[in-house]
Amino acid sequence: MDSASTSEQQAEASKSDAPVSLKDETVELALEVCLDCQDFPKATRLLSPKEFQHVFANAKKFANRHWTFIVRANELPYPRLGLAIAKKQLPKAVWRNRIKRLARESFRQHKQPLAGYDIVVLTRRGMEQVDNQTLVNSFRHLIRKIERSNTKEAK
RNA sequence: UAAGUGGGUUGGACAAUCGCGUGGUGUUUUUGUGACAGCACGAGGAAAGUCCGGGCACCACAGAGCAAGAUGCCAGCUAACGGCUGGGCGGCGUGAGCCGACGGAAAGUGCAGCAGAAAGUAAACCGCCGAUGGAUGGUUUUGACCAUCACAGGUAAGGGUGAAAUGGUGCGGUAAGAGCGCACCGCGCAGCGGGUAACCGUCUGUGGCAAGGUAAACCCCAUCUGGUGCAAGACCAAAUAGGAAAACACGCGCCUUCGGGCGCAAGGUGUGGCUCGCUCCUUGUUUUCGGGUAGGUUGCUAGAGGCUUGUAGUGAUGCAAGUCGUAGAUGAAUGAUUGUCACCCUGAAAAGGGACAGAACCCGGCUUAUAGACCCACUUGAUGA
RNA sequence: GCCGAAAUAGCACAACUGGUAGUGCAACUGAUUUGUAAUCAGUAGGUUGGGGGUUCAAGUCCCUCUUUCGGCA
Repeated sequence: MDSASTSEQQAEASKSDAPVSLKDETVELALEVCLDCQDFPKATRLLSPKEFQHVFANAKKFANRHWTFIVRANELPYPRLGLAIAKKQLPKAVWRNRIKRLARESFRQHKQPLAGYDIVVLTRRGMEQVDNQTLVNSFRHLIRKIERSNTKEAK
């Protein structure tokens, strides 16, 4: 119950902040994104090519043995996820679906540390041979990396 | 019981927590493509490859000709098919069964390396022969006979090479030979019988036997195919550029009741091979305000649907009745974690592992991938009664 | 999703109308040189992407699978 109330407070706070900080006219979506509630609404996704290009234009790269993240601060109180999974690297549709679902699941469970960032997830060749648990662990590892860099950027 | 053949079914179940998409319900909100609550539903037998066939949409409700392509024993099924079912023929297998682009070479053109005498219409060459004719010699009863030559000729048996060489075997026959004659086998044609037909025959007659291969070479014959594809198409509509629609007049000729009508010429547009045909249009004035990119909405899922029973049929399938039944995303949902149970595999145990694979307008097929599990029918062998 | 193109030696490419798979570079051996390069002479290297079919004979014709590349918003 406590967490819910705090989240509401945060949401209200973001509501008040949002119109000032927002410069993109495209982002007029709902701003009551609950960071603690582990849900995954449409507002937290990158949807249009414009948004993707915006991330790619001025981005920081965080790489791992399995994943590659492209990160950019989005001036929003919540994170947004974009998936760029190449057919060249994962030719089978089943493989691509599994990687996408894993990425969404991991993102959904760790939204709070990522708040204020747009993240585009890229893949590596040969990912289909790695099991789910190690992929999730390496995803978390990258999230911690981003958290540390977050403090640096704040300064 | 072992090996096998054909066909079919299935492609783990349940629960908890956290999530996602769509639909409709309620509450909230100025509105909503928002939020919240709870409900329902949410990948496959191949969803795959995109190899065929349709539906649907637009372009003439789809036209003509040429080109191009596809199919190809017969009959049926079907919306249609290159699919399926049944039958015929040929091949493989002891068998259950399996495989087959399986029309035409007597319309024409072309092709066949090397080897071989010769590779296509019938001959030449090497051979064989010396009956008949001829030359020479001998014998002679002066009728002729014998020998030699290989000149005219007669042959196509033999040439062992090739993937392929102009019916096969045997006997007769002959100078040597030859379907030259005969017997059997094979083949063609006609009749008869069976079959809807393809085709078949212990049938009858007839022909001495013609017509080599290749059409997944060109080609001929028969049948079929218009093009583009949901990124089709329809609607709303920021931006940007200036035009768009309607009415009237309008190039040349003819007619005219002076309103107009008909024909001709040139160019463009759409039908994505070409020609024709068809559609809309060409330049000026007036009036009206539309047109359309980004983006969005729609098309978007109930359909040649599944299952059961009955019935017609050998069968594919048809008909009738009953019953079941909401996937519709669009940077793209259908998931993650945990637990219990069941089956199988590895392992002494602990434990570990569980096939191929993900809808994108929708159907019917084909092809390809697939851990296993189960069911039915049949064949062959062994053993026992 | 839809539509198309290609695959030949280590690499880049040929091979006509089915009839012995070649060319250049690279590799190896020898000669030349004190030695190397260059040059000259020679050699080897191919399941023609896999499988099946037609044919006497398939890189070529037909079917199917695999891989790679491209176009359409």
